[in-house]
Amino acid sequence: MAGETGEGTVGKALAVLDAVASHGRPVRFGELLETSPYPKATLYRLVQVLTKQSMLTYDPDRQTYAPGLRLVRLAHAAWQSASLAPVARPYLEALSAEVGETVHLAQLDGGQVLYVDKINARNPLQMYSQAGKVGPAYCTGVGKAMLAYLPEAEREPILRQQSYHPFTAHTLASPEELRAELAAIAKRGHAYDREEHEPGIICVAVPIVTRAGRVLGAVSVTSSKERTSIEGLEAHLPRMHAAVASIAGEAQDWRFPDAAE
Amino acid sequence: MAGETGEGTVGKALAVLDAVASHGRPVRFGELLETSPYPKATLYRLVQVLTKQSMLTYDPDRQTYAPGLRLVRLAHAAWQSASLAPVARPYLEALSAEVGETVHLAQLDGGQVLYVDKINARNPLQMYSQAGKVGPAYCTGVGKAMLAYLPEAEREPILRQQSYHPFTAHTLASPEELRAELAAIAKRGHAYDREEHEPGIICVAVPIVTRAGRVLGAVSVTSSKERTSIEGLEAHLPRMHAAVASIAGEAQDWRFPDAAE
DNA sequence: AAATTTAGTTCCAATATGTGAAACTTGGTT
DNA sequence: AACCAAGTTTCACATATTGGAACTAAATTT
Repeated sequence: MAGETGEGTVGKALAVLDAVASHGRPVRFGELLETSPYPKATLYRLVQVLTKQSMLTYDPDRQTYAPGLRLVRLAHAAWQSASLAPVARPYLEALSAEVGETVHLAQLDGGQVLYVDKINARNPLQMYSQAGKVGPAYCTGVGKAMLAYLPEAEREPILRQQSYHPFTAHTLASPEELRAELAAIAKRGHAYDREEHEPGIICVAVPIVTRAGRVLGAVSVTSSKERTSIEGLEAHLPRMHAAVASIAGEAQDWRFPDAAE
Repeated sequence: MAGETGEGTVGKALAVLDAVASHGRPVRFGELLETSPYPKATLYRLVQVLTKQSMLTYDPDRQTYAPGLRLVRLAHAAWQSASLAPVARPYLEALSAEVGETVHLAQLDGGQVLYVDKINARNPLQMYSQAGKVGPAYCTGVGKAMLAYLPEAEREPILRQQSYHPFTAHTLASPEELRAELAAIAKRGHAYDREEHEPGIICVAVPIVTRAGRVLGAVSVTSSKERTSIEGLEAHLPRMHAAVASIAGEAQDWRFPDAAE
């Protein structure tokens, strides 16, 4: 009694959904049970409900569960009305066409970078990012660009929750290093990714900030060491700033949900 | 007792989520309330919970709710593991490059067509479809292609639940007309859309069917009346059949969740 | 082929959770 | 200052959710 109430049935159901999604492949009931804090019968019913709601699909042959197509439908709506993507698309397409490189649009979501759109270069490179995918904030161009412009009260908790996993030899390894870098970015107006997340992949990123100073997201132009250099990418900065200004301007009207948290 | 139990709390919460999503723009609490079958207090709490779970985001200035970014994250997982898209991508990209037109990949979801992927033609037309978007089954090429190959027991209920809204002068207007058309499609092996959904937009579609005869989805090549004709699109059929065969073959291994229902 | 283990499903009493009419609070209007 | 509408909280009541344990089906061993 002393304790808090739980997270409610809905919370539990969503936690299960996350668990299924996080496996990234069809999972068996037993596998879920191992990780789950809920007893067998409870988990079982939650999975049943989600399946009946087609938030999960069940493969009777393999006896496995996977995220359901209803999510794809819902996400389309989310993407349309909660992400910058629909507003930003035309500007990003123009940008990508002009500079001939891959362009990313990202937003912060729970301390991580969520890629909400991606326009491929004419001849695309193989890389990690994909629309809908999440990535680390501390070692990507878009992530650092957003963090640099966040008010301290929001930034600090995020800095602390980063993993600082050293993906490459160039990855920043601590909050201290990152803080220094962010200060430089804030002064400069743009962030670099010098192979900090993926070997060979470099980018320049600028944040999307409203007139009132709120960070909505970030845009990056990404390429490879082979194809160009940081200096080469810097040449695109004027175009990027123009695109970002247009996006911020338009988003201002459409108005924008608080990043909540 | 005779009656069923309700749909459970989770079901209600998801219904609310759908309601928000279906508006396609940020909505106020009051707007939701008008459509909602639930009393004010109940709806209020459901919305609260969903917001706390970041399935919805709340804009305190405007006092509006919109689908949250958590959905985008979840949907990515769904798209990856429950849709044909990841398997089909390379084949569809090749197909689109070869024929120089826009290619769609769709699956059936609750009697509707769900577009799970789209590869744009070299010079993209603007039109009414995008990954995650749903469309009617009775008047799209992909929809009819899938329906034609569905076992009767699954097909009939779907035929009955279609709206038969006459989008254009060419739209089929009744289950009877549609049944006749489906029979022709099944004989022929492919479906047409002769401006049945959008004026000026035409396509040819073929279903993706496993060796065991299960319908997994459909692929279409879409263009406009201006640019080509149905006859022009038919020239692409051999390539489409090849692509579809490859996709079905690969999906067979990856194994595939039952379309559920 | 029978016995044993493991994985998945159902039951049911106890109770935590969710319900909704009505009262209240807030902010904007006449 | 009084009013109105939109949003929020309360509280007695109902019900959906819980989870231990019993059950069944399928895979594995003897």
